[in-house]
Amino acid sequence: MSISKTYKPASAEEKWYAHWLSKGYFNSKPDDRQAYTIVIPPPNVTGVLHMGHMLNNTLQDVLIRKARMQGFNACWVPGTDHASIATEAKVVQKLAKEGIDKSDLSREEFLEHAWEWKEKHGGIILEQLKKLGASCDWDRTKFTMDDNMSESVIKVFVDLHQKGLIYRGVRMVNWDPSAQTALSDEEVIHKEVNSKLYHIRYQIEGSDDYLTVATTRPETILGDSAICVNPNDERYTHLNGKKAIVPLIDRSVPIIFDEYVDMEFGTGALKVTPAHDINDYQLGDKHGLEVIDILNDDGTLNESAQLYVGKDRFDVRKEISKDLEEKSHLVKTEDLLNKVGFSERTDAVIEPKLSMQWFFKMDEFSKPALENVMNDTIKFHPEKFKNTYRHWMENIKDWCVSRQLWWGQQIPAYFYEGNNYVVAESKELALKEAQKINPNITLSDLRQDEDVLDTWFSSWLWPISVFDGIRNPDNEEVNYYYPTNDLVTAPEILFFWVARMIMAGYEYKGELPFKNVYLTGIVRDKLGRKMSKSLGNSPNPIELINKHGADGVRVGMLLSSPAGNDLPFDESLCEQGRNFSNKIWNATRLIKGWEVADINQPESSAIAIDWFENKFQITLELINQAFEKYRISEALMLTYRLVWDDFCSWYLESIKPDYQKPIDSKTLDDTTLFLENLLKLLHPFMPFLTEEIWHLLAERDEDIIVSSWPKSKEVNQSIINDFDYATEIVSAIRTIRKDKQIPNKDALKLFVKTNEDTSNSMDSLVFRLVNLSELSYTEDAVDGAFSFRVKSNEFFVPLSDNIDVGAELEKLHSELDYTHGFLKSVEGKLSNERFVNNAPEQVVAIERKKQSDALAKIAVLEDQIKALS
RNA sequence: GGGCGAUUAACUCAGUUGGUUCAGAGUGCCUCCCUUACAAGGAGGAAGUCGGGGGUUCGAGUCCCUCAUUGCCCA
Repeated sequence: MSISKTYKPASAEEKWYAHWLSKGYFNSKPDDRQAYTIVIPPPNVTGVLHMGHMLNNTLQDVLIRKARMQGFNACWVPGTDHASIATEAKVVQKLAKEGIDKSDLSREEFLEHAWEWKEKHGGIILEQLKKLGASCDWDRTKFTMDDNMSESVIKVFVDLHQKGLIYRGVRMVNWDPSAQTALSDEEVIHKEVNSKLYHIRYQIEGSDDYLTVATTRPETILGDSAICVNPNDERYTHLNGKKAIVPLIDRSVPIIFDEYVDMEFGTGALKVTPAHDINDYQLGDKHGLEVIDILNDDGTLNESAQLYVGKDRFDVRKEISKDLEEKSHLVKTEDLLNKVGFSERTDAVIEPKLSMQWFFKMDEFSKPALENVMNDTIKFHPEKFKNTYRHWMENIKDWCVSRQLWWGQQIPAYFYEGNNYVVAESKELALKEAQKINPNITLSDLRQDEDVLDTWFSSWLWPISVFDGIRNPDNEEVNYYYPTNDLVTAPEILFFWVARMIMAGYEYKGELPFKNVYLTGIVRDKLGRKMSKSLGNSPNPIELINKHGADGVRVGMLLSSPAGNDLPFDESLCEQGRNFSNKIWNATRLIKGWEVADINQPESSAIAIDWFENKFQITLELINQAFEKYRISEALMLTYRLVWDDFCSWYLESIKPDYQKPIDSKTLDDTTLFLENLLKLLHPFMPFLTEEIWHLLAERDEDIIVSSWPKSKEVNQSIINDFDYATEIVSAIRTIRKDKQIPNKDALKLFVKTNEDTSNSMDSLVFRLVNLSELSYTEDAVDGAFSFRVKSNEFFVPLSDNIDVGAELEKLHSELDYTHGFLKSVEGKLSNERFVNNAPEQVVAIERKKQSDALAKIAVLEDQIKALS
C-alpha cells in the first residue's frame, strides 16, 4: 500500500465525523456506567464561531473524548442561548433595512420575524463546531427559548416570586438608550475615556455672587435640583440657607450641605441631578429633593428639560457648552480622564436612569454558592479565581432581571386594576389568583407585563433545564447526569453565569451543578489585544481549519494555553500542530513500509522495546496526573514529547532495520502496538488523524474513539536510567562526529574504561545508534583518541585524525573546574553542622552521594590531564 | 480609590507542602546536513543575577516585608 507523503486532513475529517455520527458514538443514554457530563456554555444563537469558542470547545472535546475512552458514559450537551439584546438588535437592524420600524409591529409580528431570523442564522455556530470535531450529543441540542426551556424559566420566576425573592421596584438602573432596555450591573463595561470637566457658574439668588460647580455632563444641569457642598468647606459656609439659579433655565434650587462631597475634586461644589446619577439620587433621597427626569428612553431630551427638547444628549452637550459660554456661565473647561459605562452588547454609553424593574434578592440566596466554592466542593481551575469570586459574592447586589425587550421569556406578571398584579405560570392561573382578591376580574382585565427576562435568567438554569430537571425534578435523566462534571468557560462570565448556575443548583437541586470549573484565558492577538470583530484581528477559525487541519488547530490552541492564562494566538502554533500531525503520519508510513521476514529479533530491538514499554508507562502516569489537575496543555506537551522525542527520535531509530532490509515480526508487532497506544493518548487532542491511522494500521471494526484508554502498569525505573545513560553516550559520540565532520556511514570504534559500576545492558543499542564497528572495554586509557566522560566512566574514540591536545586539555580543565565548583558547594553544605543536624537524613545522604560522585569524576579528569600533559 | 494576581531564556510558559546535577519545556535563534519515514525533517549548539532591595532559614524562583512594572475584577 502506498501512503501519501503528508497527511491530508480534509478528507479524513469529513469521513470520520460522518462515521462517528452514523455509529451514534456521541449519543448518550443513561445506563449502568458512571456518567461523565459536560454542558456547553451556550453560545449566542445568531453568533459565529470565534477563536474563544475554538479554545473553549477544544478543551471540552478533549475532556469528553478522554472520559469516553475511560469507560464513562460521556455526555456533552450542546445548545445555544437566545441572547435577547444582541439578537433583538440584529432583527431590528434587519427590519430597518427593509424599511420596517419595530414600533410599527405588534409584539407577535416582531417575534415572528425574530424566529424567522433564528431559524435562518441560528445553529451556524453548531455546524462550525462539528468541523472542529466536537463530539456533542447533537440529539440533545437545546435552545434557551425552546418551549420546555422557557417553561422552566417561567416556573422558576413564579417560584422565586412566591418565596419573596423577586420584587418589583423603582430603582436607578443602567439604561441602554440604544437597545432601550435596562441592563444588569454585569452588562456594563467601564472604560476610561478622555472627557472634559466643565466649570459652570451659578448665580446665588438675590445677589451678584456666583458659585462654580464642575461637571462632566453639562447637559444634566437642566435636571438639577440642588447644589451640594461639604459643610466643612469654609469657602462655602456663607451660603447656608441660600439658593442658586440654574443657568439658562433660571430655576432656583437650594444649596445643601453634605459630607458626601469631596472638597478636593473640581471646585468642591456639586450639582445634584437625582434622576441621572446614582449618588445624586441617594443624596436627593436624603435631602428630599425633587427628581427631574430630563431624558427620553432613547437618550434624547424631554419636555422636563425645557430646552433642547428632542435632541440627543451628546449633541446637547456640545450646544449647551456653547450657550453657557455665550452667557458667561462657562468659567473654563479642563481635560479629564474618567470612567464611563458602556453597554456590553450595543456599546452605547449607559445612562443611569430611574425606572420600574424586577429585581432578584441576592444576599441570602447567594450564600451557598459562595460557601461551596470557598470550601472546594466546587473546584476552580486555576484556583486563583476563587479570590475574585469571593470578592464579588461578598459584595453582591440585587439582580435586575427585567429587560425592555420582546425577544425572550415575557415576565409572567399580570396587572389588573391599575398597578395590582399577580405572578403565575399562565394567564389562566393568574386569573384564579386575581379572583381570590377580586372575584369580578375577568381574563380580559389582565394585562401581562410587557418586559422579558434577562437571558442569563434562562442560562443560569442550563445544567438543570437541559435535563428537564426544573419541570420534572425527579426524572431519570437529571438524576443520572446531574450534577455534571466539568464546566469549561471564560472568566469574563464568572459572575454573569457561573455564580448564578451554582446558586440555581443549590436552590433547585440542592447540590452543586458541576464539580470543576475550568476557566480558560482570553485569546489575544500578537499585540496582546483581545480578538474582536471590530478590530478585525481575529483569524477565521474555519479557514484555519482548512489550512492546518482541525487536529493541527486543536493542538495549536492548546499548546501554550495553561488554564486561566491568556493565549497570545499566533498562527505558527497551528503550523506546529500541523507539523506534529505530519510527524505522526510519517512514523506510520515508516512502520507500514517495512517488510516482515522470518528473522531473529536483534538484541538492540529487544532492549529498545523493553525501554519504550517503561518509558510509555512512566509518561502515561504523568499524563494522567496532568489531566487530573486540569493541566491540559501539560498533558498535551507530555504526549507530544513522548511521541516525537521518545518514540520517533529514539525508539524508531533504534529498531529501524537497515535500508531495504526486512524487520522481524516480533519487533513489528510490538512497535505497532506501541503506535496504537500512542494514538489512544493522542486521540482526545487529535481525533481525526488518530482515527485515520488507527484504521490504516489494521482492518478492523472497532474505532479508536471508543477504544479504551491505556491501563497503567508498574514501571522498571532502572531500565529508564540505563537508557538515559546510553543516550548520553550516543549524544557525545554524535558531537564528536559533528565536530570532526565524520559522516554517519563511517563506522567508529569505541573503548570504554569503567570507573564505576554502570550497566552495560544497552551496549548493543549504542552500537546501533551511532554506527560502531567495535565496542570494547579497556583497563587503560587509549592514547591519541578523542575522549569524553559520562558519569565517571571514560570513553575513547580513536580516529585517524590527530587529536588536538590543547583542545582536549581545555575541555578537560573546564569540566574539572565545573566539578570542583560543584564539589565545593556540596562540601560547604556537608561541613555545616546545622545542615547535617537539621536537614532530613535523605537530603544529607543525597549530598554525600553528590560528593563521592564528584570526587570520582575529579580523579578521572586529573588522570586524563596528567596523561595528556 | 478598593480587591486579587503576575514578573523565570528572544517569545509563550512550567517549576506541585523550601532540599535530588534545579535553573526547565516548547517555539525561535546559530552551525551542519535535501542521509534511506518525515526539510512540515535530522544532528549539534548558544542563550536567564528567576523584576529591584531587604528579611526568615543550615538551605529561597519557592516563605515574609518593601519598591517598581504590569494585568484583571469591582466602585
